[in-house]
Amino acid sequence: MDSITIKDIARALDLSTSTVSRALRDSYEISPETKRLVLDYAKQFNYRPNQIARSLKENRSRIIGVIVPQIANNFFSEVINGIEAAAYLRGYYVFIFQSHESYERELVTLRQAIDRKADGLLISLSSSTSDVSLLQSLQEKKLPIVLFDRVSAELDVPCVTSDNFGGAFAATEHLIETGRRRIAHITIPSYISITQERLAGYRAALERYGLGYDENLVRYTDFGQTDVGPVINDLLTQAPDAFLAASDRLAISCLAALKKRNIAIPETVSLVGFTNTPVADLLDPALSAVEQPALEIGRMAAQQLIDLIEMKADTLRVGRISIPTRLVVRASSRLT
Amino acid sequence: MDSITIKDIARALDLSTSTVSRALRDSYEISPETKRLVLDYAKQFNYRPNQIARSLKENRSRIIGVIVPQIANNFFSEVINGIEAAAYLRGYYVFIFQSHESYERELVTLRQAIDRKADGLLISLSSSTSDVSLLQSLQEKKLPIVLFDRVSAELDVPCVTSDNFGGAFAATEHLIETGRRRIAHITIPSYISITQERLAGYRAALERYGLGYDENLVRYTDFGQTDVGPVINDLLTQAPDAFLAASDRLAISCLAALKKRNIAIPETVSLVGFTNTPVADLLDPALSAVEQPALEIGRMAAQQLIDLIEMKADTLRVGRISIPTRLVVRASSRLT
DNA sequence: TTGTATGCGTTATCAC
DNA sequence: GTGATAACGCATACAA
Repeated sequence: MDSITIKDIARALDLSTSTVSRALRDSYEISPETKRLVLDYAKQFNYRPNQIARSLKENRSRIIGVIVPQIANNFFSEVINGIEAAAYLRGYYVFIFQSHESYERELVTLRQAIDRKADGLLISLSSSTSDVSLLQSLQEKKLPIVLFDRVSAELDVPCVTSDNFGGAFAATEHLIETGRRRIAHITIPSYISITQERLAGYRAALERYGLGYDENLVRYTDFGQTDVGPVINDLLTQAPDAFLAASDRLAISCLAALKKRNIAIPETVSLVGFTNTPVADLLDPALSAVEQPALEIGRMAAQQLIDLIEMKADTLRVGRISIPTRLVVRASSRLT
Repeated sequence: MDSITIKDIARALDLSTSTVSRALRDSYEISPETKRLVLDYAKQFNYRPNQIARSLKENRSRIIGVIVPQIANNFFSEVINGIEAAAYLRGYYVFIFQSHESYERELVTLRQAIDRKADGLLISLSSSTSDVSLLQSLQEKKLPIVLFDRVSAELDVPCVTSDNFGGAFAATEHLIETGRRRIAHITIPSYISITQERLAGYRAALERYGLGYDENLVRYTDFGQTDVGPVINDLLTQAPDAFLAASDRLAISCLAALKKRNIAIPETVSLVGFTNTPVADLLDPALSAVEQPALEIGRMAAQQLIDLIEMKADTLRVGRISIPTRLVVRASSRLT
């Protein structure tokens, strides 16, 4: 796979490499004739600049490193689409890495991104990440970083997330307004940001409507956990009249558990999930959803990052950007 | 984001860059003391080799370019996981690109991969790709390429696919054996390889059992098409007693259409889809599936490609590797 | 308007 | 064992 280089063009046209280089970049100091000559030759022999050499020379790669826990997850793949779209518009390419929810993989992956000289990093933290000191040191070294979705308060970088609090609040409020009183919350690992924000929204809504917060109605699960059936069964012993599930997988598992027990939705128990699965509404027409603005999160995060990269304004402190979720009520859950 | 370089180490330790380079690569010609000195310093100041410089020098990037139509598709994201796993084991990294089912995007993306000096390419063709001449010329230039899933007969490169013929045959056979006679086939664009292979399997099974092939029972759809409802309705006018759907989306749409019309599955109509959606079985316990070995396809394809890259044996002609699918019958579709 | 020289970080080929 | 030097492909400061 050897391609033609500037040197080849220079030799063929009996010019110097610098002239060719300038002609190719359409520099004003090159005569029109020479430009034409070079450009024609380049096109004819399909010259393509070696981006590796360019990166080395210019000390920038025009690559954004994206680290997500999993690609095989509709939310993240949509976020990536958003990132890609925004990056494409501004001449950047996206290098995708997966941490597989493992802190070690996240580190390996982070180092790769740095070794490959990514111009900036877009990160959604793995669920097993508690130590962000490497990220902190990177940030101190002025590597542009933007966190999205799963963020960390210990890092002083721009963050783009769904309005998790608002989404959980709205969902809970909806359940309360339609007559529910014992709203269970089944959620993901307790130490990641989105869990806490959603829990806070859930709790705030309960308190707002004078319903006490009952920790017996809240259960945490692991991402790795394959079977959440037992946890749901355990919750069911608390006789809830509604579920707020913090992920696609949990919502769907709830659905399965309720069906298995012939518990009617929404007649007996209401179900709202934080779900972005495209077929969710087909699963059961009564599965309501807090839909996350995945594309928008990706777009915003990429824009933030590229702004950071290009301005190099380390003063630019945008802080947290929170994008509204959308509550899609698929069937009235009003108690009759 | 400036990291320490070999030069920095050399200066600090009053050595030459070549000595440092050799010490870092643990060359036998460097004295143990010097090695220790260099290695200690490197570790202390967290030296990391610049992969861009390395790539330029060695004319290889240890990067595999992967081009898929869409990431937000369970099949492809699983394939990517398989690729990543295999690549990781052999010291390669994966650069993921999406063609978004567009030929133009595929070209842009292809050029990016080349410009970034990917050591080899793993490609699943976009559905709008009919012209493979660029790929042909790349292949002639000895760029290692392996196709997977959506392949092309015009390209003389190794291919890794599901056994689409076998999968469709087995599914159709199952339907026939359980008493179905009018088996409709709703499928994806006609000109991509998997469509033709699946159609051939479907047809072969019909003929094997003495059922004629009726083209009125076959319908093609586009990937871009948002609403396939009309096509399904059209098929329903042919009074089929079974559906073989060629994708997740089509299977799910069939399901929705049947439910809407209160057509019982499998009592009235049987449904088998080429589906890998994790929640498919929850959608309807009667939705049977031809499951594709996504992980395995990814692994095999990556291994093939890395073999190609490393042996540089352009004689190595493995041809087509076809990995069995799995027919998962979720409810007996026997006619009573 | 064009050419010469230098450097990005690394490795390889020579010397010594 | 170690060091000087060149080279990968490109871009630019400086000459001419």
